[in-house]
Amino acid sequence: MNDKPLKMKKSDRTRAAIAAAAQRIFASQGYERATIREIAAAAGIDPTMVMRYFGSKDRLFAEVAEFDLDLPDLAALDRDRIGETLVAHFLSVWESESGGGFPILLRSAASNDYAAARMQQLFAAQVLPAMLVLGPPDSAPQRAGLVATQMLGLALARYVLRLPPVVMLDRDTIVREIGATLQRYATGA
Amino acid sequence: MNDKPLKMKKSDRTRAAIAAAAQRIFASQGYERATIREIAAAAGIDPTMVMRYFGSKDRLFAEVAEFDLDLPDLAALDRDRIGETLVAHFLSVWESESGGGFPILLRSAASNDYAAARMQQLFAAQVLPAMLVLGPPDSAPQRAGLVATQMLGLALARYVLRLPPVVMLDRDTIVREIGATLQRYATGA
DNA sequence: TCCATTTGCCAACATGTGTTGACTTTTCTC
DNA sequence: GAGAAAAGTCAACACATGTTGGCAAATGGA
Repeated sequence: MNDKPLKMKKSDRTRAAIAAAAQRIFASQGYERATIREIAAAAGIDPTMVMRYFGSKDRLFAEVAEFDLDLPDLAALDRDRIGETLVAHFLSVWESESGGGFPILLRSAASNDYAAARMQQLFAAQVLPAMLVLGPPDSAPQRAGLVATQMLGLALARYVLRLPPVVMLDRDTIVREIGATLQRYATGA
Repeated sequence: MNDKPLKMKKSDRTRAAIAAAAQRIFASQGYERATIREIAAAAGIDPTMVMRYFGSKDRLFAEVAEFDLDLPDLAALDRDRIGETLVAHFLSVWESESGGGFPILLRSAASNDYAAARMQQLFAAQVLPAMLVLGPPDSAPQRAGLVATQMLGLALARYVLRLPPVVMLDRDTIVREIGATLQRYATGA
């Protein structure tokens, strides 16, 4: 009998399977429409297992929606390319495997209080500080707010609502056009 | 007996009361979390009445989420002020009584198929044509797409998520800053 | 092997949902 | 005022949800 939980292989695998299924379903249905039963079915196990492993639907969502914007240090960058760098970074994060938390959060943020609060503190903790190093502190909230509108809109239209003209935009166009906007918002030029 | 000449029929009044309550609740909770019972309670009537007057929750939502962007003819405007005019117009519509349909739609679009489809056809039928008169037809979808990201993002951040730094932006700043962005997106300059 | 622990499934509960039908009250026309 | 139609109420159904407890099966160390 070990006090230390070393590696219970089987349980870790099912736990991961549940998490993966939950990510997929939360991301495509949103918090309210996603059901424990559907997640369990997608993971190939019994709905009760979800409760045993994660405690509740709320806690499962919280765990699966966890992620980080992981912004680079903007002060160290070529000042003329801050906008483009920002957009490119966001695109990479949203499309990466580990960054799946953002679509999940965004899909539910409009109707779920926890997701909305999480989104809010995400910008407060990561975007606002990034703006502080780029210009006068007084204008940082305004610059962060403007940046937020453009980035949230891009993510919403492209990955959640999937508006055809936005989905069709190629990466270069997005980086150039929206990059120019972010450049202006972020530096206040 | 007609005691109050200017009052509408009783049935029209309750129908209007239900619609008003539904607008309020759909706008703040989203389609899934809003319940017929809650709407009925807010309207001060029995839940059954909602069914009698509107048939189903779906049809009530569809009716209440109906609205129009009602864009002005951009070709007739001062070409340098197209961006500002657009933003100012959107702000007016969203904050007007009759334009309440937009927040309703937006709040539900991320998790409700009907609302998402409605949003999609809204841009296809109103924003895209507006872009056609402002520049080359080939680039119209791209310009409309970019405009959509910025406008949806502003609406989402300010009216749905209520991100503090975006809520705090005063109207003039929004018109100036975001107007400049829309100007560039819409005219392709 | 044995047996305790882990892992899993089943049935069921409590609750909230949209929705329906039967019934009562109000309203309006003649 | 009588009677029909409209407006409103009540109880309940059928179903889906998150969640719980009991019990079987696998697992792994002694």
